[in-house]
Amino acid sequence: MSEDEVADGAARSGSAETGRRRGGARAASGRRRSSHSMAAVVAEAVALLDEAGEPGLTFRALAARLGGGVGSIYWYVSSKEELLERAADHVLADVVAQTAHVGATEDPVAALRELAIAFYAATVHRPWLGAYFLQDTGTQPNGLTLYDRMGQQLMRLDLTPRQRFDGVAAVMAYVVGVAADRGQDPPPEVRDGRVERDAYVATFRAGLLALDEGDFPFLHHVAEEFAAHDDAEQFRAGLDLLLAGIRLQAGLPS
Amino acid sequence: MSEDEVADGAARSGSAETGRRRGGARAASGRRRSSHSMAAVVAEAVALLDEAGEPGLTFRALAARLGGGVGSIYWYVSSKEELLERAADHVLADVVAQTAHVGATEDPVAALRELAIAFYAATVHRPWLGAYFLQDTGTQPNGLTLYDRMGQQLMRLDLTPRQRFDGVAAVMAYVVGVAADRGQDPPPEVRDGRVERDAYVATFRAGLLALDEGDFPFLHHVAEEFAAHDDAEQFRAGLDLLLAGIRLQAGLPS
DNA sequence: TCGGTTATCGAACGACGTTCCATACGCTAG
DNA sequence: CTAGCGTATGGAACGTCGTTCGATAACCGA
Repeated sequence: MSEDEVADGAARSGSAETGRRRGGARAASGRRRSSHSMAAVVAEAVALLDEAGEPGLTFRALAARLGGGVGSIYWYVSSKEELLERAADHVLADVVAQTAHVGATEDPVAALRELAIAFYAATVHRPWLGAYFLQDTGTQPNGLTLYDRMGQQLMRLDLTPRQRFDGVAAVMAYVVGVAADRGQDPPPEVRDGRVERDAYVATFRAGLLALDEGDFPFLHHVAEEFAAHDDAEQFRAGLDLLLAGIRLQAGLPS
Repeated sequence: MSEDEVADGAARSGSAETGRRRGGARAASGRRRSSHSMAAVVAEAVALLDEAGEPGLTFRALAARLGGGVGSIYWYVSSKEELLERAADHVLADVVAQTAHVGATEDPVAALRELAIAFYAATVHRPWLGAYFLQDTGTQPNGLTLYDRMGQQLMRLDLTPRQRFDGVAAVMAYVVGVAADRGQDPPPEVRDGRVERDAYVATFRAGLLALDEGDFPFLHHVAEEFAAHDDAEQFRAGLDLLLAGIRLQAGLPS
């Protein structure tokens, strides 16, 4: 849901960025060639990534979806790396747009929490996003915007610049790390069928308990939690630990 | 250093896992074919990954390094995914071995800190490790061991099982996230030449300051820290925020 | 010595990212 | 209307990758 195309501007490297017509339903008469656009290319790339993960994004598959040839895509992006960059920035633009309101009146830490949760929500069904960020952070415009937004909250707290820098970096790293962990969790078959979900967690719990308790006392200890936990809830729990540390550092109560 | 083969057992899919001779310097006379071993395959795979990253690990390159053919590797591993799994587990075995002593007498939180730092140290020069963990955590033996070790420390604190579970998950996610962020940071040319390091950070700082201060007030605010920060130090700063949150939750002082 | 298990080798296949060039489209000048 | 040019498209072709396969060498107990 929410597939719109916010902020396609923010022009990057000088080459393309034109191709901006697309003409809606101009598909009449004797058109022999199809017509693309940067927006369409990026949108379809995101759709492909969402459906089949990073290995699912293929120039040939993307070309087929756009109804054209492979070479055409290279008019808009110069490599697969840039395609991934634009796709990541595209969904980040949504996060930036949806969090435009935070930070004005609230508690700065609560605002930071809200930003982190919005970022997490964007990555939760997109393992490829987390995977991408761990190798190329902060170079794209909307990534920088999000980073800065978080930092602005910490500027309202009584901290040194260094503490603010470390705090934002920690929150970002945590979100990316969580986004990474989950995603491939349901092996392959639980993705669609809903009924097998319970069977899967039961199997997983059993596998945990099958380990030698002497070797893995903790895993036995938390086997029940492991089987029953909610990912989003656990994300928030860890985030609150981090934020509690920041509150403490800033001399705030509770 | 430390190339031993800890926990090579834990037999996975039923096929290989033998091939355990290697015979040292039996290279004499009329040997027409070379002889490999699981340990050699995994060790060379790690070396290849360390030298050229994940794209550098190629069945053909690995075969050339082992002095054999491509097909031979498939006798030991059934896919590249399994090869990565074994490589990751191999370096994790070192972490497990080097942290065997922690946890007995110290403060549990300090012990957890030590475990996290050891894990971080193993990933700091291996971007591929962080990248791997974000898509497949906790399924390999040494990964589970490390996870359990961390949990054992929290079992010594006054927390609910759920809080312990969330705490370990948070620390793991944070480490993976940090390991992810850094790694590709020095673009391509700073990896070898030492002199250009200062020039690179200066350029980076300049790029930060070139942004509009109205749009990115925080990035301007921390531009100096950005240019001068030490990765390991920043990792510890964020980790301490997280641990402070855990301490607070457990009712511990400071 | 011999048969069967264990292990190695490299050709071959299909899919991928990328390059290249021919060609069609949309516009403006004449 | 048309000639021409820059913009954009299409798909064949190249080299590399992961993976499969069958031939074959090495090893080993009888």
